[in-house]
Amino acid sequence: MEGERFMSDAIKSSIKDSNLVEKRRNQIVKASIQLFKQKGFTKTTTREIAEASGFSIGTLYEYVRTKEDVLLLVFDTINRNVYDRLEEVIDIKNRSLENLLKVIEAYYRLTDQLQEEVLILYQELKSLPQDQREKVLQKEVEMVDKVKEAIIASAPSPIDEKDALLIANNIFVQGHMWGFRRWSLQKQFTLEEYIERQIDFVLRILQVDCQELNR
Amino acid sequence: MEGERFMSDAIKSSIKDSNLVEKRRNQIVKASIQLFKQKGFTKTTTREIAEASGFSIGTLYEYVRTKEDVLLLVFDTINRNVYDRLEEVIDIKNRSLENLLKVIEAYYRLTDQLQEEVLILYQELKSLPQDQREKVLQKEVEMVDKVKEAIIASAPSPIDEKDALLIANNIFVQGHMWGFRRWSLQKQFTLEEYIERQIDFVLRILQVDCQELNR
Amino acid sequence: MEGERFMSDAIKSSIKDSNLVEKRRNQIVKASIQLFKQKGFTKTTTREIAEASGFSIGTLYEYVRTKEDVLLLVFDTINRNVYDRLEEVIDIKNRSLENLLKVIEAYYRLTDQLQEEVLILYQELKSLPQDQREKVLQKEVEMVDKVKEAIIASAPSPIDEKDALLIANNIFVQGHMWGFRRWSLQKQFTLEEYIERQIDFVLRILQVDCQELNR
Amino acid sequence: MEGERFMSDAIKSSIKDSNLVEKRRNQIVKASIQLFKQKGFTKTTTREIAEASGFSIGTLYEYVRTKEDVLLLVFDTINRNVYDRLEEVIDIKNRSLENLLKVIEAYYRLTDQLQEEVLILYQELKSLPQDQREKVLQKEVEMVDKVKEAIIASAPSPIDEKDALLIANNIFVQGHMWGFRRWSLQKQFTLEEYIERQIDFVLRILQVDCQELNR
DNA sequence: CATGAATGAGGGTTCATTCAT
DNA sequence: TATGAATGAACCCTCATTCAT
Repeated sequence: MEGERFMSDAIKSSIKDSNLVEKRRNQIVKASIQLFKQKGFTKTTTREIAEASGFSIGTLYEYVRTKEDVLLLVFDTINRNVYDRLEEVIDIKNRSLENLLKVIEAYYRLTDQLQEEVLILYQELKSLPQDQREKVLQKEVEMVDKVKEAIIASAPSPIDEKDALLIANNIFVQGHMWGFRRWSLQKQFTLEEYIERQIDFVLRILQVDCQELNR
Repeated sequence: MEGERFMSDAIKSSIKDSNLVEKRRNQIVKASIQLFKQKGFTKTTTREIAEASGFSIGTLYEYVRTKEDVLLLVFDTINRNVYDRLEEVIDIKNRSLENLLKVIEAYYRLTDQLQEEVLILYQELKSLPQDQREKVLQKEVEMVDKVKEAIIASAPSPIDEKDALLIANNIFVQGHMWGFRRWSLQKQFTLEEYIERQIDFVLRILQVDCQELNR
Repeated sequence: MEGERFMSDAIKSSIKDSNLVEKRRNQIVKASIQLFKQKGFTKTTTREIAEASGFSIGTLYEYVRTKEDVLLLVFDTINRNVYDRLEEVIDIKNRSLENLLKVIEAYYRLTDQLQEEVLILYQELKSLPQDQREKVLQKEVEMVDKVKEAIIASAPSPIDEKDALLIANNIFVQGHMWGFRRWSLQKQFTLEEYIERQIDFVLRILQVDCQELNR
Repeated sequence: MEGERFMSDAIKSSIKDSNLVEKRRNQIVKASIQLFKQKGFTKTTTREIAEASGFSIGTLYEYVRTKEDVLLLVFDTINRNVYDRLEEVIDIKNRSLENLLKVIEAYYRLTDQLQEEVLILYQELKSLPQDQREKVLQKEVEMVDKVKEAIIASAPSPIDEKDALLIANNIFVQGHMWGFRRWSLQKQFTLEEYIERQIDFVLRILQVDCQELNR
């Protein structure tokens, strides 16, 4: 009754075979992400979702109670992809500077892979009901906070906490930016370049380069 | 038929009196921005727009042909507010470092004032038809480019062009971030603080602070 | 905000001209009663209602918010027809036996005119939301009670109150019966006959005929 | 193909074992009556029927071809309960007045037991196809007719045939009334009282009490 | 110019029924 | 025999748009 791990655990299905539920819901999410990318949530039809998922409208509603459930499912998946995978990467004990850089790099690579998902996150978040929206945002805050801590822990010289927080925030939106400004950025930078330069900026802010530029 | 200065010039109205057209369209835009902020473009009805504008649905359609026209009108206004005002601020001949910092500061203050508009820009851009969308994006690219040039021109030590471009981009999205992460950032930073720290980071990236911290 | 006289006063319409609202709602009610008679509320389509009312589905929903509102409108009309007209007939000061008989006769004539409406009342009452249902039933109870009082007041010899109540109830359902058993009763009785015999039974129950059969 | 004794004999099942068919259909009817009482036929789904019957939707359709078949099955059962049991009680040779009263009493007790079923009969009859509906109604007419004959046969003084017919009809609907006006009547009368008074009325109509009140 | 009643295509959702296992 | 996933016609309702006044 309480403590569901995922948003989607709260979405009831009339189908009993839970493997099938998972399989079909994966189809739904995959199809929906494609469609939401193109037209956004509101302009996408449930019929389109069903068709793109490979089954009929009736079947869609066996796995989902409302159209909003589909959005929830999508957000749940994105959350797991973005944040859970991010967690894997961030949640480390090794608090050396090198490790911090690795985390940042891993994060940028992740956002590169999940560009579409991040876009949807930005554009459809307001279509979620208030409480679900807050859950998603809360996750973000937690992640940012972890990066902030990592920055503090691994900064070569003592760093102001607020500065660390701001750097963490900057890193996050710069990751997102790679995705939703791709039409401009990705014409001018390769991912490698982008990562390298952004990391370099972080190092300069942390004033690492003044002391040891031999990186 | 071509060469209009503004998107809205292409929107036909059946009313002859062009002063009235402008007046009414201002009402429409003002009302729409309020509504779009709350519920987004798709979930806002034309009836709501008409009512919030202070006239009937019939009258609305005297000044606009379709609902999409309203969005165009809104984007046009936002564009003028954001980019044209930005242009005023950026478009300067004085290419000293100090002036660059003033530009950045002015930009952050501007995005603070226009938070809602920026949000709409992010969230409803995909509701625009392809060609209109590109016009908006093109404007952005131009602005970023100007900032890039300013950075190059005023950097104390020679700077790589791509680095400058990236810094410019970072500044832009960090401005946006102040708006759409306000629920988190504005709890922890005042606008003054935010600006000061972000500018400080830019300085560090430009390696100004290593030499002269007496700012 | 409180104290509406009729159920329908609580049904909101988006049309401003209240004369038009009344006119259109009359069309809706008239059409709906025809349809509900044939197929019942649940099997009648809103499109059918609109069409039978003489306008489009969109127009229907300008005068009504939900399908259930249509049912409410119908019940409201039936209530006014059955109970309010009944009230006119019953609510009298003259408490002679002759007057009682007139009331009964008037009631039977009324149910004859409103056969279809009474049928709908019986068959669709359970489609109403609980609270509305109770309002309708309450009206009935009041009416029955008035007839009971009239019986007590005009009975030639003292009559047990419960007997009076039961007689009143019997009269009511016998009125209804004339409508929903018409396929059988109306083949074998004219309305005049039916009324005369039923009244005669009442007289016998009141034991009037033992004393003076010269009616 | 013709001459079935019961409506349900015309309902085909794909199951061969006729004992099983009967058992399952009993489950279906029992479950359906409960559901129809609460929500009526149209608002009850086949899934609900299957579940309440204790098996799957697939199984339901092994014993029934359509949802309407379920209604037929229910009516068939109600018919057997109401009319067949009524027949037992009515179909007697002893044509004394006392026996008539016993019949009436037995009938009222029966309708008390079968309140819900009678309600369904009233409310869902129009959901039946025309021909089936007539069968049910025909049964009623027969029953009423039998009571009419009994009245004629046992009336102490000669009675007009139409009067007898009307009395019979009155008795029938007063039985039904006990069920569908229970929210009002059963608050004010016990079943015993109700029966006693109604029978007393019949006696008065038959003018028995004028001569011999020593009942 | 302004109004607002009328329109109907199209969206979300339900549910009786089928059929492969 | 029993199951339950799949189907899609059909339902209720919304809302952008038109046009007579």
